[in-house]
Amino acid sequence: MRVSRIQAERNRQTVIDVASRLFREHGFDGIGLKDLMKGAGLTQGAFYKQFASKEDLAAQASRRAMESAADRWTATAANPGDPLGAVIEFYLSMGHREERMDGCPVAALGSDVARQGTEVKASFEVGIKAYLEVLGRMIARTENEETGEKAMAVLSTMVGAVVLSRVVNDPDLAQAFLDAAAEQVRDTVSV
Amino acid sequence: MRVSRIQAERNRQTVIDVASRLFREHGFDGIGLKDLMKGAGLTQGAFYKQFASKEDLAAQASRRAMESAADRWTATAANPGDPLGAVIEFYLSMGHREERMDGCPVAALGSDVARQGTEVKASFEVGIKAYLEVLGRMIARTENEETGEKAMAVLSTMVGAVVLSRVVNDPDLAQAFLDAAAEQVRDTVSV
DNA sequence: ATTATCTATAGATCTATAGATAATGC
DNA sequence: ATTATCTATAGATCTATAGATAATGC
Repeated sequence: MRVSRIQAERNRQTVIDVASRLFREHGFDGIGLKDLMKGAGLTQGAFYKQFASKEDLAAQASRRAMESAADRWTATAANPGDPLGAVIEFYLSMGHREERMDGCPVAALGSDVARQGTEVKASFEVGIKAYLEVLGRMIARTENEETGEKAMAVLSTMVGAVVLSRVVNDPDLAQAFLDAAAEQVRDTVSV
Repeated sequence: MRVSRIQAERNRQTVIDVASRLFREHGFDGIGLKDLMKGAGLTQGAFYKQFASKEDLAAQASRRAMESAADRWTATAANPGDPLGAVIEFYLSMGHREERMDGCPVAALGSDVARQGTEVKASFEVGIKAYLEVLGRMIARTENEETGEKAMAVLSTMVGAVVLSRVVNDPDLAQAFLDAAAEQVRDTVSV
């Protein structure tokens, strides 16, 4: 039953990857250790050799989720022609609205994170700062003053629009939130 | 043990009121029927004579929460001198960041609502439209074109800023999100 | 007679731990 | 000998239901 250290570490990474997706899909309270471990092909009993508690996994999965999301922002913003347009296209889209599991962790878990402990929040904080840097670089090209503030306003608009688009049933209203946010973001960055 | 119909209806309303606050504080999955009923001075056994299921209560509590939040927006926007300033002052404040239980249900539960059923979403949808009407009236005074889109962008910015302010540990960063959003909202409404 | 609420409980699930097992690593 | 994972289980909690109780409403 025992596996090699290398395999054990691989397993641990798989659990974190799986949790980073399943927490986004079901919320921190919406999925149990049994199903999280099952998603990694293991049983519940193996959990506590690798993590101190569910909260510990939540913090690590949050860090992993935000890293991968920030990487996606960086890669998308590397679009030579229109970095902002590329970010807007994937973030403020109906596709993103419908893909909670692989989408932005802030939009998928923001309200839940507010109720979590310091570790989980710290994981998100790091990722949010990475988002802000990507946005800051795009804004700095057009203007230099108040870049940080504009980046924060833009991020607020984008996160809020995706959350609102997911809260309402009406797909047209959801699309309207995303479109209105895109317009606002473009205005803010270009002015 | 039995109470009058009038008292039973009062009890039912109390349960909905209590749930509208406790769900905001702990999330839909973060509090059980026992504690919800206890908050209304009743025991768990009385629950199913008044509600079909926990989900049913979630939908009714969501409706109640959004009604009371929309009423607060309307009352605040009745400020004769500076309606927008008054709304910004209470919504984009550190006080609001710290009072999840009595604050905006969208900021407190937005990510959770995305995982709930149609009924809960419908409750939120009604309230969100009420928010948009209040914002629309304030925007319409200064400009007439694209009022609906601007209202949606403004609401996205405000919701996103409060969510982000709660996600991060650093109070200064939280404050910066709120301030940046306030600036952006003022710009959008006045331009 | 009806019924709102109570106590009690069923059956499922949750986090966390204990001890067995079997393969690794020395 | 150590240990990663397994099965099994403790103890708590969850939603929902059943039956008892006592007050209402006819």
